[in-house]
Amino acid sequence: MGRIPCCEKDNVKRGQWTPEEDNKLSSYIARHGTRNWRLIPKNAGLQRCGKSCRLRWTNYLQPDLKHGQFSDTEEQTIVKLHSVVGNRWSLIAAQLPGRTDNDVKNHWNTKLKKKLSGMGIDPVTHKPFSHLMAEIATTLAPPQVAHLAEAALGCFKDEMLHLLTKKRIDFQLQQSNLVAQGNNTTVPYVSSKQDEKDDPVEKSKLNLSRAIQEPDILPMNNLWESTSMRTTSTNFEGGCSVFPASVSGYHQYGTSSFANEGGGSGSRWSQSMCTGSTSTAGEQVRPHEKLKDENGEEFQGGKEIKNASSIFNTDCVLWDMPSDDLINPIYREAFNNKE
DNA sequence: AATAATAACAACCGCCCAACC
DNA sequence: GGGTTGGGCGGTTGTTATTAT
Repeated sequence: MGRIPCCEKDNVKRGQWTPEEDNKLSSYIARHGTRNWRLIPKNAGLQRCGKSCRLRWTNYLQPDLKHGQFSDTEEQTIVKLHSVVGNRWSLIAAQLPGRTDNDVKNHWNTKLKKKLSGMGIDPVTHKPFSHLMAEIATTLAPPQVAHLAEAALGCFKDEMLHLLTKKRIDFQLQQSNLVAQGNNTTVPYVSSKQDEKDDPVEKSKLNLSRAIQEPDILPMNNLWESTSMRTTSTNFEGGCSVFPASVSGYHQYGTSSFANEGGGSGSRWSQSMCTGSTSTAGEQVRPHEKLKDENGEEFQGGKEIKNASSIFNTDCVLWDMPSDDLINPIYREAFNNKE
């Protein structure tokens, strides 16, 4: 037996709210407060589900809500906090006065995620793609790297394809030089078949396998420049969509390949983000993991934290650290050169 | 000018959990 | 202790506006 539905679905209006409905709800709440959402629509004369009324109130009608564009500061805050707490939108929204979790979530999904992808930064781990690739490559034997390259293509092939095809001529030059020098230590994923070499996907596989072995040849030194170029390409337009919903979820952090195991080659910023600056030495906190409060009590999700600022105000917490020490140069440059 | 594609925003859905009985 | 309920949460879908072709 499932639970009783919160309202009669048949007698309930759905879809966009009209100004008249907004008025009814606002004036009722102004007089009676928000004690019982199940009764509110009935008493306010609305043919709406109580839950729908609550959402409308909390996301739109509530006084002191900010509507409209997010400022640069707000965007940076979201990015910073997301790298620490993951998709806990209510937690992030609690640090942005006037913004709701829905606002933050929508802004992340529609703009920020793409912005980071365009900068060559994985929006899930907040690490540059090249670092991810390098880390992956260092933990695996060459045959596994080849398989992983193929798997990785399924996740962000559009991004990589574009990065790599831009460098294809360089790859080919390098490759021919290597061959000329008799260097045969690279390229585990090489197809000898001509028709495969002509296939764009096969090309990208080949290039990716090379990039993994030589991450420096990826154009990461001038990310924003390359991003600016890519924003006009059709490949990039679909950039974010290459992350399926299952990948953008927290569980992706749990895969050893994408987790930051000990810092490695990441920047200071990305290290502090990915390891969680609330952690003690040798201890890492990933966004999806349970956090601890000042008393060492574990919590998970926003519900347990009525005042989310407690997380961000503790001693060595990211939130109180000088931003210059934290901001990844890539982010800083990007935000300073807004489109 | 018409149509398609994309972005941005609003709303809904289902799950979860604490509070209550 | 177990069942029910209200409310919060994140994910997803639907709608509208804007831009590109």
